[in-house]
Amino acid sequence: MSNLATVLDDSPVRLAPRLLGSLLVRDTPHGQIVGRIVETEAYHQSGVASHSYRGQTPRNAVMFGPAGFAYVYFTYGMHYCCNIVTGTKGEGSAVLIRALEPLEGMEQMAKNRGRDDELTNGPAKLCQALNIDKSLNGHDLSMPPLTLVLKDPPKESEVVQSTRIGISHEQHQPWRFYLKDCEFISKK
DNA sequence: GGAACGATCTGC
DNA sequence: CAGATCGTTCCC
Repeated sequence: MSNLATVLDDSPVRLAPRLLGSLLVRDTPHGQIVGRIVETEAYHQSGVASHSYRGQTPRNAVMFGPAGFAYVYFTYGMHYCCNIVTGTKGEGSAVLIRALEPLEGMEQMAKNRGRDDELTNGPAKLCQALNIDKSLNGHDLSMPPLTLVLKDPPKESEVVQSTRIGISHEQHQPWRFYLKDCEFISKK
């Protein structure tokens, strides 16, 4: 098991805050795009809001695989969202990446987004900016062209724990996390 | 076979 | 606040 998979073999609620500050690196033919994870949301199998709640299907199969892979899904007929699979094989849990702070490749991101503001402050926006689509579903995040670079966990005082956003179930559950005073988090 | 809906975003 | 837009799931 890679170092990445070892760290991610844990509960999504513990990992969601721990992953804040880590980097998402996207390699493209035109150069590298880098973003810092600033907002996450935990999804575990026993939560009714999770895609894995009703068991394994072709769509959510990656969630039930080993940790350290990307679960990318298509929604609303036009958007992609990217998760980091967590936990052990057979478990069905993941951490949704909800927002990034753009660090490198902003020109690329703006081109992919078709605008030069609000590049990565939302789960579907960041996928568009990093050109993440279903072809990366099941991709091993320890290697290009999409890499998760773990950083040290943020201090507890830097993390805000909050309730869910944009979901019809479990709106009260405090499983959303973001970096305090960060201007790049998603909007309500 | 068909209907309902969604871990969203945008522009009015 | 409604529309876009289609894959997935669930029910008949």
